[in-house]
Amino acid sequence: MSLRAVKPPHETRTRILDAAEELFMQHGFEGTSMRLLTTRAEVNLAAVNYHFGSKDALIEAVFRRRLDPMNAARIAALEKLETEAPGKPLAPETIIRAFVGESLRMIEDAKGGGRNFIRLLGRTYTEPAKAIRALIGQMYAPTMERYKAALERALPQMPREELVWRMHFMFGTLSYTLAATDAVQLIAGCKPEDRHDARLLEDRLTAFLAAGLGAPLKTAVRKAA
Amino acid sequence: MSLRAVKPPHETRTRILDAAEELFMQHGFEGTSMRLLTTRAEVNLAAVNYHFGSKDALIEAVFRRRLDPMNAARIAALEKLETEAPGKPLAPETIIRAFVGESLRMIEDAKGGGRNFIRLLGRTYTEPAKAIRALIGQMYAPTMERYKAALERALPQMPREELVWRMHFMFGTLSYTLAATDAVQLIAGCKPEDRHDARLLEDRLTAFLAAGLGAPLKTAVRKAA
DNA sequence: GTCTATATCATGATAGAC
DNA sequence: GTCTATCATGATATAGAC
Repeated sequence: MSLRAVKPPHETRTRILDAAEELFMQHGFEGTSMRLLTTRAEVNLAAVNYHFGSKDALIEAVFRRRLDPMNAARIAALEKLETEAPGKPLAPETIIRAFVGESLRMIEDAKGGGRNFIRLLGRTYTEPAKAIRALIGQMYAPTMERYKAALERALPQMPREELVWRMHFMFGTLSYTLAATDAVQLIAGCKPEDRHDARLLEDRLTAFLAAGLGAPLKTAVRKAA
Repeated sequence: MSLRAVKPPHETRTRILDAAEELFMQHGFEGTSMRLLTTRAEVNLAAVNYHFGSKDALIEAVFRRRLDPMNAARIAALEKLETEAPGKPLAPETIIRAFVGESLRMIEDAKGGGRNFIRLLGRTYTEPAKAIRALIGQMYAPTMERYKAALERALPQMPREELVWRMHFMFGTLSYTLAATDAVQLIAGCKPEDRHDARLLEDRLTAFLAAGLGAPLKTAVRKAA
């Protein structure tokens, strides 16, 4: 056992990742300079290039650190539900809650930086840079396929195309809500302690999304004139 | 009548605004340099500073050009509906359709640049720069107040706090959908001609949002432990 | 692994001729 | 109003001492 257990092996890496998470969320990628970032992390300016190679590689590392475990947890949550009720299709609301819950539990992790990451993630879904969009899409693909299959089993009567659109809407609601959890006070006054209560938000979001997903289908399909 | 009607009076201004709309949407504000912008607009590098004063002032002008008329149209649409049915509260779905419709009609305006602006707007809602967020929020405030009042009349039994959250969710769904209308193909294949059919999208969005807004209220209000 | 110093380049903005 | 030339600044990245 090493005698110098005081200093963690990758402390510098971690400090950089934490600072990047916070600053990217606040100022965006292009808006965050390496000077500001390394100053905030209290590491040397050259440390980012030494540990990650480039700014772009740092961005990727920031997402991988949180997104890979989060998506694994999402898939595990879904598989646990399906194992508990073998054969039977799950209720749509149950599926939605499993997906939403993993994001929202991270919001409660203010100290560990989880909240910073969740807000960063929310705003990155609409990021224009193609490389970043492609990166995120790739990390999400297996999870999305898995949940799509579950929803198809839960709603066999819904046209596949309509389901895809509604999943798109649901994803948008979630990511916007995550990105702008503090912006809600712009719309109206709202008790701050409620804003950060992830359980309440989970209930509200799940109810909204489940109702939207189950909206009545028009019997007459409109055709272009 | 002037003899030189060939060259519009503010052609340079317009060319700059159009190029800015497109490039800001593609690369963000910080990611768009004045050099790229003026090259794309085929104007001189110094023209932006001459006509707008600074890059920040240009950003503001880009939003004002479209947002002021769009919000005026939204308020006019709501007032028209209320005039047609005096005294009676409007159906929630009718109110939603009025709000959503004004955005989506702009999507069909591909040639005039309306689509570029709508996608820019969608991605700007999650923009981290505070100055831009404040600018947009300020331009939107009167419209939001107006629609909130209409929804309160339409849904008198809904707790005000719940309504605020659901409006937040609806706004998020709309803005994400506008920002990522091409990203839907990442989730699943989708006929391109449908993607740009604003009428179909308006129907789909309105049905989803109206159902979410009208989601059943939990009888037992959860209290924090 | 960490640091200082610096190379190299792109940025927003402006001065001043036309 | 438009152009060229340029300034001052800040960016990422790296070389090389420690």
